[in-house]
Amino acid sequence: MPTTPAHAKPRSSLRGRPAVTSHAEIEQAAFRLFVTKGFEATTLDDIGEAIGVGRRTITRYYPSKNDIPWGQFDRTLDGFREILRAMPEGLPLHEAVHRGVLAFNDFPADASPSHRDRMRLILTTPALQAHSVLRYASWREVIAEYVAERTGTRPDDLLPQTVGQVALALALTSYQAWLADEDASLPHLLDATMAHLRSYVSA
Amino acid sequence: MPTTPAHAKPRSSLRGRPAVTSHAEIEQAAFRLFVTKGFEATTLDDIGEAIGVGRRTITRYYPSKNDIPWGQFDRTLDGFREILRAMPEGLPLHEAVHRGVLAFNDFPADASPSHRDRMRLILTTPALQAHSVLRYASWREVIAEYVAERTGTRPDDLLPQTVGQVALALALTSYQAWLADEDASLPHLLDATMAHLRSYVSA
DNA sequence: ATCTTTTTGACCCCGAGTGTCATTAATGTG
DNA sequence: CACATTAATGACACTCGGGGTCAAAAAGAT
Repeated sequence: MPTTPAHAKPRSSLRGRPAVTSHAEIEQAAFRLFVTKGFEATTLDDIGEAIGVGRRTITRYYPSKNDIPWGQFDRTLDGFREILRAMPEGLPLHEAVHRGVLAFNDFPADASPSHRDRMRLILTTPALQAHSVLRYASWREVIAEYVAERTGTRPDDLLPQTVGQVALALALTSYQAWLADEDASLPHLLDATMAHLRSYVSA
Repeated sequence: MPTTPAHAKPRSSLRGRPAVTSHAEIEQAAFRLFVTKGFEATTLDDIGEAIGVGRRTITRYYPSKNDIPWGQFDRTLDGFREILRAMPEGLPLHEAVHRGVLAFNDFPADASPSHRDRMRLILTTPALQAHSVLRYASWREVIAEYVAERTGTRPDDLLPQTVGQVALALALTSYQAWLADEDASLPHLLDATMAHLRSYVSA
């Protein structure tokens, strides 16, 4: 998985003034400040000062302060789509989606802000909790499209939308528990919430 | 259900300068502007001007512009709690929760911004979609507490949290479909999403 | 050396949110 | 009635995020 964020255009030519910073540099400097000073207390000027760049430059790299912690998320959605497409046809739908979610959340352990730290920041900061809904929407859409394809419906029909929303619900619950328990395993928690759901609706 | 928002303190005495406006007046004036000019394009000054009041007064009545469309939502949570508490013990858990959600969403048809208009604004405006997660959290907590009580667990255990998240997922899916289809019935859609979920996980 | 391309930084303005404080408008008391 | 008390408002100032504009900077291309 490339570390280059989606915003980075392939740079049509090598002409022109070279970029003095990068998405990665901003993200890492920002992240350090977020965890030490707190997200709200960190201003864009702080981040700019930390890497010797103006505030206006930061806002050109990221559409908003809220988008910085998510980093290269958009990129990973293409991977998610492929994961789902590669699922065996014979698998029951809920099993396929569940395995897809598991695979999607199998992150490399060497990420620069660790996956856990990033998710902790996102899931415990109110402003980021709120903003993330907009990110989740495209994640849900990937699932809805897959379900629609497998069931011969349209992505905005009731079943695909329901499955997308529910899958997100389970993932969020699992992440929450994962952050609360220092030595919990995310895959295990994803299995557990799914198991709870199944027993819940069929009790 | 009283129309007085949660912010309104009972006014300890009748002394002092009388309030020149009210939460209700602000909400209705704001709502009219939101639907005509759009949420983003409506400034707090616009709202203040519409009811002859300063911008600072608006921000004292509502903690943020995003909170205005929700109106008296917090109040209704107490009602939700009672609805759930009144459910027959014998009912299967998922049935009890489902009926609770149905009852909670049985709104009087004469509300001032109609329930549908309010939900359309909230669910189609990105800033409000994002902000609303924070409201949903307390709604989910009501469900989690009920589930915890019935299953002898704690509200932050995995099952109650899962049920809370999933119930919200179903409700949001239903609302989305309700807004998309002019003559759809919300209760019917809530039933339908629940049915889809059941067949999905047990297929 | 000059032209072209691209990024940066320096301004600009706007709107939300928040703190402070004098002013206003009511009630209660002598 | 005059005066103290209480509570809400309005005016002002400030910070921060977001975004538009444009000249300057720094590279490659000719």
